Order: sequence, then C-alpha cells, then structure tokens
Amino acid sequence: MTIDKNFDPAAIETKWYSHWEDKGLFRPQRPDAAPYTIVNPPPNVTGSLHIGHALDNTLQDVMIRYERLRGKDALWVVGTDHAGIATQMVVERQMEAKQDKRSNYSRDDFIAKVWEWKEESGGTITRQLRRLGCSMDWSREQFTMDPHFSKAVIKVFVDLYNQGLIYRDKRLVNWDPKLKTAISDLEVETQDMKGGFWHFKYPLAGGVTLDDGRDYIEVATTRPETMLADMAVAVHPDDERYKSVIGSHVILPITGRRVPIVADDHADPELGSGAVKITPGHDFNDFDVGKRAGFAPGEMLNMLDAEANVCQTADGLVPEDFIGLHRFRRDKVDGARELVVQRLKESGHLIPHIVKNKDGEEEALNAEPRTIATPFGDRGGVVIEPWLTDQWYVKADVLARPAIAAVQSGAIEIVPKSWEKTFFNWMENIQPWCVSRQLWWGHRIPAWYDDNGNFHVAETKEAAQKLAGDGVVLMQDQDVLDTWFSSALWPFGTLGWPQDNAPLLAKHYPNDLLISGFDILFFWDARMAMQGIHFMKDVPWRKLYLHGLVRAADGQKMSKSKGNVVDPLGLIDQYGADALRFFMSAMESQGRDIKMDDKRVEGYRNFATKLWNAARFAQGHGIGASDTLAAPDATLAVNRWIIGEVVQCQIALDKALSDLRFDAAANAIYHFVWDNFCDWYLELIKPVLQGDDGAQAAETQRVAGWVIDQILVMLHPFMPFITEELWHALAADNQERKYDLIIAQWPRPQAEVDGAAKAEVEWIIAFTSAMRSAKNELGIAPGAKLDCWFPMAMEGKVTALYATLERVARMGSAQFGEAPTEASMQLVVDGETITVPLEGIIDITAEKARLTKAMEAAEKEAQSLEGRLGNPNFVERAKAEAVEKARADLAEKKSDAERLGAALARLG
RNA sequence: GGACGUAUAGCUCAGCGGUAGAGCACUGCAUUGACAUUGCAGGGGUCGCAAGUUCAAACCUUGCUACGUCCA
Repeated sequence: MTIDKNFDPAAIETKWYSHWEDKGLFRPQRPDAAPYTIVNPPPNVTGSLHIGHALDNTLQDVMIRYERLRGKDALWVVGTDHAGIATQMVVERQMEAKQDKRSNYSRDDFIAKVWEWKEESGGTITRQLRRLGCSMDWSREQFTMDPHFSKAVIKVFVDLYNQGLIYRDKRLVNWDPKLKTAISDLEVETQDMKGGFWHFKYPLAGGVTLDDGRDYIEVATTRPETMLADMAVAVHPDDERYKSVIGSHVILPITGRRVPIVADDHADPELGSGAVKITPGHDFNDFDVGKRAGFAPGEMLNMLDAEANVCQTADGLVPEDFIGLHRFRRDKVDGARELVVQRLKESGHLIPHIVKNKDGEEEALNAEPRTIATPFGDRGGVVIEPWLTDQWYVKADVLARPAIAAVQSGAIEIVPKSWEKTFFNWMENIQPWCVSRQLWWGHRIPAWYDDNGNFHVAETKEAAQKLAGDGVVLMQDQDVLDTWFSSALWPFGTLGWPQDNAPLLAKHYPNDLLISGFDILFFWDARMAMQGIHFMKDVPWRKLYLHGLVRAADGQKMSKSKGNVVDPLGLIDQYGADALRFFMSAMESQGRDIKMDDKRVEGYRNFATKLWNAARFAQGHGIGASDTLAAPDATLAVNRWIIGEVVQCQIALDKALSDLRFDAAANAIYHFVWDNFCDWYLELIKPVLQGDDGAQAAETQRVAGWVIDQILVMLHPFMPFITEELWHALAADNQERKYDLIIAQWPRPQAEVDGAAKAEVEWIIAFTSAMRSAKNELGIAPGAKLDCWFPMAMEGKVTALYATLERVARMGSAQFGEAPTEASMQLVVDGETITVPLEGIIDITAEKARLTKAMEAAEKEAQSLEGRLGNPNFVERAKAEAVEKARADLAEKKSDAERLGAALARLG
C-alpha cells in the first residue's frame, strides 16, 4: 500500500479504532500471560469528555498499550458512574426548562425518566474516549447501577452494618438547602465571605446581675437568625466576670425563651465578651457544647426546614411573623437574619459597632464587618446549613487504619511520593463519613423500618422481613447512598465480586496501577483503598499515580463560568488524536499542572508528519517490514550505529515508563525519531541506497526496515493511530502483516551498542557540523562542495566514508597531507585539523575571527579546568571519576586550543 | 494557623552535586531530490533573593520573598 503524500489524521483514526475494537484487540486472549490491570475512573454517565479526561485516559492508555505490547494480559476496565447528585440535577434542570419538576412524579416514574436520559446521553463520553484512541475493554463495559454492581454495593453496606462499621445517628450534618440532601465533609467548600459580627444583650433572669452590675450578658454572633433556636449561653469556667452567674438564666429577646448560662471550655474569654450564645441544632461547635450541657440531640431545637426557611421550634416560641422567612436575605428579600437584627435594635438589645468615618466622626453600625469562612455546597453552590437529621455513617477511622498501614509499608506506592503526606494527614484525621443522600437516583439504602421506627438492615426485603418477624409492616429507607460509596468498590466490583468463583477477580486483583487526578485522592482513591483492603484483604492497586490539572494557557483553572474551557475534541479535529496524546504525555512530569499550549500540540502534529514522510521515503527506497524481532546482522557502521541507538532508546523508554515518567518516555522516542533517525540515519544511508554496492544497499534496507518497525512499536503507546497505519502501509509487497501493531511485540533487539560504529558515526556528525557551521559563519553557500585536506593518518577512514561525506557534509575531493595554500578554512574535529583551501573565495579576516573565537572559547574552558585541577583539595577529595574527567577534558580543550592557534598562525 | 507545591532562555517546561537543556518564539541562510506541517546555522540564562554545608551548589540545608493548592 502506497503511503499518501499527505498525512491526514482524521482519515485513519476512525478506521483503525473500529478495526481494533471489532477484532477484539483491546483484550486479546492471553490466558497464560501475566496480568496487568488498570481500572478507569468511571466518568459521569451523562458527562462529556473534558481536557482532564483526555490527560487521565491518555496516561492510562499509554501504560495499557505498553504492557499489552510487552505481552501481558492487559485489562483496562471501563465503565460509567451513575453520579447521583450530578445526574439527578441534570434531569431536574431539564424538567425545570419545561416548567416541570421532580415532585410532579412518583419516585419510580422519576427514576424511569433518569434511565431514559441515561440511555439517550450515556454513550456520549464513551464515544469520545474512543476518539482519543483509548483501548479499554469495551466488551466488559459496566455501569455502577448494573444489577451485579448494585448487588456488590448493597452487600458492602449490609456487611459493614453487621460488622458495626455503619450506624445510624442523629446529629448535625452538612445540609444543602438547595438540593435538599445531606452531603459529606468533602463536598463542602469553605470560602471567605464578607459578613458581620453582631453583638446582643441577653437580659439576665430573676434580677441577677453580673459582678460589674450589668443586668445582661453580651453575646456576639455571625448568624443572628440562629438566636431563635438558642438554648444556652456558654462562658468559660475560669472566667471571673461570669463565674457568679453560671447556673443562672437569661431570657432571650424575641422568643422570651429562658435558657441557662453554662460553663464550657469552648467559650474563649479572649474573644469578644467571652460569652457565646449556643444553638445546638444549627452549629457544629454548639452541638458539642449542647451535648456537654446535657441536651440530647432529640431535644435540640430546630428552627429551619429543609430549604432553610424558618419553622416553628418544638417549644412554639418563634413569633409567627418569622415563620417561613428564609434564613437570610436572598433574591433581594430580607430574611430572618435581617428581621432579628431589626427587632433587637428596636428593643434595645443590639449593641452597635462604633467606627470613625473618614471625617473622624463616630458612626454606629449594626454589626462589626468581618470576613467569615463560609461553607458552600460544591454542587448546589449555596451556603450549607448544619441541620439535625438522622443519617447513615461509616466509621471511616476504622477502615482508614489498614489503608494508612498499606501506604506506610509500601504495599501501595503513591507516585509522586510527595502526596503521601497529604494522604496520611487526611486519613489520620478522618471523620465519620455520612453516606446517605436524600435523593432518588442511586443505590437505595437496604434498611427497612417498622411502624415503631425500628430498622432492619438486609440485602433484600425478604431478608429484612425475616429479621423483623412475620406480619410486621416494613418500609424501605427513602435515601440513597453517596455515589463515592459505590465507586469505592470499582477495583473489585467490576471484576465479579461478590460472585463465588470470579476468575477475573482472582487474576486481576489487586490492580497494578490506578491513575487519577489528585483532586479525587480523598473522594475516591482513599475510599477505594479502605474498601478494597477491608473486603478483599489486599490493596486495590500496587501503585497510585496522581496527576495534576490541565489549566488554560494563562494558568487559570478551566471552568465553564470563565468560558476558558478547551475542548479536547476540537484539538483532535485540529491536530489529530495522536498529537494531543503525545502532548499530554510529554507535558506530564510528576507533580506539576499542565498548562494548555496549542503550539506544542501543533509541534507534535508536525512530529507525526515527520514520521509519515520518513516512512514515505523508506517505502520509496524499498524499505519495508522486517521479519525478525532481533536486529538484522549489519556490517556498515551506520547500520550498526542505529541499531545501538534503538537499544539505547528502548532502555530509556523502559526506564521512564517503569518510573511513570511520561515526559521522559515521550522525549526519548521523540528525539530518537527526529534527531537520530530522520536527521542523521536517513541522510547517511541515502548514498548507500543509491550506490552501486547491492549487498550494502540490501543490508541497509533490512536494517532501516527493522528500525522503523521498532520505532512504530515504541511510539505506538503514545501515537497509536499513525503507527498502526504505517505498520500496515509498510508491509512487504502484496503481503499483509502477520498481526496488527497493537498486539505486536515490544522490541527485543538482542544487540548491543557497538562502540566503534558509534565513534565513527559521531565523527561524521562532528565533521559535518563543523563544516556546515564554518561555511555559515564565513558566508559560504551551504551547497558549495569544498575540497578537504586531511592528515595522512585519516586516509583509510575518509576514503571509506567518501560517498557519505560528499553527500552529507558537501565535501568535494578528499586529499591527504599538507594543504597547498594558506588561504584556507580550517576545522578542528576530534583533535585533528582538516584544511579546506579556499583560494580566492575566503575572507581571511573572517576566518581569523572565527578561529580566534573558537580558540578563545577552548582556552577559557581549559583555564577553568586547569584552575580546578590546580586546587589540591579537588584532586584529593573529589571522586576519582570527576578528577579523571577533568583531566581528559583539559587535555582535549588544550589540544583544541593549540590546533586552533596553529591554524591561525598558518593564516599569517 | 498548618501542610504541600512552584519560582531555570521571550513563552511552556526538563534537569536536582561535577563547566546550563528541550519545544515554541526570534535572527541569518537554504528551496526542483521523504518532509516548508521542512532543512542548516545561530543569538539568547549572574538557574527568585540571602546565608550556610562542600574541593565543587541550579541541584543539599536554613531563612526570606512571590505565586498556587489543600486542610483547619
């Protein structure tokens, strides 16, 4: 098949992807091969591919293709996540657009709608992953709500419950009043907001006064509205100002509630007045104070409903005109906060904050301006309300311990290592994990309640009924599980657990590697580690590779709201999937975010084009597929040299990929292909291919064909499409390749670097470079063929290389001995002086300047080396190799300087 | 407040004890021969600042500055 003149990525990408997929090449049958396993972080089923996916999946595909080429039974598990809140929000938003809403439907009908949407849009992201060239095992694609996976989720919940690791508890939870669900600590984002600090007078009850005579206690708060549910005032037990009133009461303004003054260490005497109002039902710290003061969670007053509007407290003391107000000003409508402040001001219970304005006059503000660390829900975007509810919690601290130990012992290796500390810090301080969500879309919690509020946890209703006894009417828990609770099971739930004999599970657990963004280290990776170790008695993966974010060109985080999102599919359209993948690999150094740089993607598209054209050249010169894994026998230095370079490139590549240094790996193959192979090898073999020596040409064709095959194999993990295309295009005449590149074999050259051949080619390169550089500096046309005079001793070597030097270095005749004229250009190459007579052409002054510059540079380096070697401390204390090298370098530089000096002298 | 990361050529980044590297950009030259999505040659850096360790520091240590991220 003739290679087209133009490289068109789009034309080959679809073709090869469906070829691979249709032939089942993403997971060839290799029952006896060693396993290699990666599970893909399941993207949101209704999502679409963003640039972060492109990075994450490229890296995984590089590793999977690499290990597949190395003969492993490589399994890349793929699937999608039901993504509870996110997906439900999408569907609800669609309903909103049609003036419809979730509550117009029964639970079952709504879920049916979500399934419809999943069927409709669920394929988008998986189609897009195909465009990137990702070679996952689609034949086993899964969904977190597939029956078998759901079964695993339910079993895990029940088992953890029976082991005492899941429990139901009434306590404050992070409540999202927009989405009307509890969320976990991790889903709360704290942001600094401008707010206020309001100071109130709470009158003491029963004529009690403080020691200073005041008949009230001053308290301060950033959330005035919560005073409607205040249940105490706390002071520090050692605070002399308040010691006498501990145990007394205050009468709250507005509600008239009589609440105790309690002693608690939480009150900081240094802060404000030293007395704090306590609202156990709406503040995490106050909840603890309230418990210490003897309030059971069930007794704690609640003044807000699920949407954070004021509702009546259990004691009925909230005035009617507060009922129904939002907790604070929203949509330009004042809320409970504003009304509380207004009422307290009117009744004289507000202590104004006095400031001086710019004219130096005093001014009274309602509140002291302050920056408040405010919790927001990461999905809903509204302020989180601590709310007293019954939820299900996982004892994460118990599960965390073995996971911490696994990282400490090295059973799990985190790469880059710097993330270990972050991992430990979080795991060691982990809080109970709230796993219930007040949503409809997700895995429904397997707990059943009877009329008395007793519950029974079991995998099925029948099993629960057995626990409850016959005749008891049971109702299933309305809530679903946190999405991360289910995705934590991905490394084993996808492999068949909890089925009894799941062959995949036995072979592919633990997985070898997990690649994820560091942003989901806690959300997902840590939880996989906990659940994996708990249920499988072994780590989920041996290595955890964490990469950074892909940022916009200016370094900003990409976001839809900023409008700076780069679409990976657009880049694929423009430059090809191979170029985008190579970019992602080449930019992925450990521990740094990637800034998007289109020019660089373009550069890698050019690299692909370069390879394409090199292959065209090869094809035009009878170079094609090799038929051996081992390097062909070779006699010519240039061939022996390039074989050695392949060996070295492969060593570099293996090392880099074993270290997960994707940048080093990409650069190794890039420079081998462009610099060594295209720029030098192909140029050096042109005279051989076009020469008269048939045997030499045939050898060169064999070697070149073999080298190209090695290039295609080594480059394939990074650029799968162009390499597969060229692999087939270069097949021998009228023959098919025996197998596709995707399942070819990683190089086994069975050859070594040939030092003599390397030295010879490097001399050619040095001579050619010196010639080109000198011509350029002297303004001689690059194409001019110049006669050269070499020292007698070089006659053999130069004669043998004549054809090459003539072609590559544009050398005219080669002669030996003393050059006949002084009007010449002189090259010092590898310690030998070569004279290029230029009678009548040369500008002696320019040549003198050139030589002087070179000589001075050599002298300067020699001097520096001499200085170092003249230091006895260096010679005595430095490593022997360092001293040795300095001596050798000095000798070389000195010799260069001398020769250049002599050349100068010859010019007079 | 704590932890971590980053600071190297105009830009984006490697290097992490032995005389500074890549890609892009820039300058000059080349163009009928695989390739202008090209080739050749070249200019460009007191490696954030300061002190210390060392025969030797971009690289190790400490401090500082700036930026970023996470946790509280």
